[in-house]
Amino acid sequence: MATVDGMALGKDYATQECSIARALEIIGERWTLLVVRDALYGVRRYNDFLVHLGIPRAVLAARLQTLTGEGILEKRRYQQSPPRDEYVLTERGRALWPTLRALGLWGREHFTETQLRYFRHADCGTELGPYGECPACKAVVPLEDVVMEPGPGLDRAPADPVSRALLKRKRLLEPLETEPA
Amino acid sequence: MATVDGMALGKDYATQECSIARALEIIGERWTLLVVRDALYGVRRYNDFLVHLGIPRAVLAARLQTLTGEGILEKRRYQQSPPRDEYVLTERGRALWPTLRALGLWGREHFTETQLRYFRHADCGTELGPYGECPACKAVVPLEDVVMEPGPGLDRAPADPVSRALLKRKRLLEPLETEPA
DNA sequence: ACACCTTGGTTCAATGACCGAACTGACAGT
DNA sequence: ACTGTCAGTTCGGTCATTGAACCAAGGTGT
Repeated sequence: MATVDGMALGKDYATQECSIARALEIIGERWTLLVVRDALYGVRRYNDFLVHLGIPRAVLAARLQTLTGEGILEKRRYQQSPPRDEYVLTERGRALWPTLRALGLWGREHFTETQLRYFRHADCGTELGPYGECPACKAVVPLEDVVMEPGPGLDRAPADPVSRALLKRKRLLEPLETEPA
Repeated sequence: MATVDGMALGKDYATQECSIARALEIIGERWTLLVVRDALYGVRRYNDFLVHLGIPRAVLAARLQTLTGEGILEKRRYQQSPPRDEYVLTERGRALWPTLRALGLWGREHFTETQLRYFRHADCGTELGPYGECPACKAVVPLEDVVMEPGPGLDRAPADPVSRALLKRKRLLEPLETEPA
């Protein structure tokens, strides 16, 4: 049983001939989709992912490398003087938004009592439908035109600064501004 | 065996206040979404999941138990004489179809060369859109009205009988008929 | 009655993934 | 020179997954 594939990333589903299985080989590992979610919410820096997710450092480093290698995130330098990099979503990464939207809606309807966040079409204020479309405009809303705002179920005074920054009404992908320590 | 503790299934994301994280605690473990996918395709029996997925027996048993416990699958007796049970999707489980559709489409567009399966609206033959809706009828198609059929990329002579049975054009959820050995 | 098959599991040792804490290294500010 | 921040790497322990073997209940064939 040779793995046809040369590089053998983590956990594969070798016997499966299925695009769902292929997708899960890439983004099905623990923490991975939460990293992508945070990136959609505007998180870009290693340390912000770290404190917001509560993920072990080694695992975060591994996930960022895999996601970068698969073309879902892109690592780029945003300042020179102390050299600092940030991780931003590529087109391929942004294309995961409908999946995450559907998954979040499923989670909310079946396992959450209160609404945690609202996602609305910036142009008209309508809450998004199950795959990220605007029911009023009847069109898929580009990520930049989606505003996220906290719902009643969300803790108003979270411990970590990233969660606090995410309480502010903002657009998807808009870089997160954390409080200066 | 397992989780004596009230709930606390395996891997949680304790710090996350997010319906995506809640969802991933339930269906984010390895193999779980593939079990749900197979169930949507009409697989119902332990042995069919086993040979189709190539999953270790212990893991399959654990996943079926978790999914049953979370109300995603329901275990029910379908014959008495040799007592046999089957696992069928509940409403909560069927509600995962849009998520899996979105995920599969993402996988196909970014990591697959050829089309493996088509999913069409039975009434009009139109291929489904990215969240399981019919672009022609402009409505979400109920699962029973979705026909799946093999695409050009799918192996025509797979080794296991479940994959062979899945080559037949059939509707979602329609129970799979494997060849008698 | 006896052997043997199918279905649906459970048990076990070995491997691999994940965990938290400590350590490293590059740079900046004082 | 010392302190602090950021972005990792290293390390020992723990937990999940794996494949193979074992088990049990209920047929079927002779």
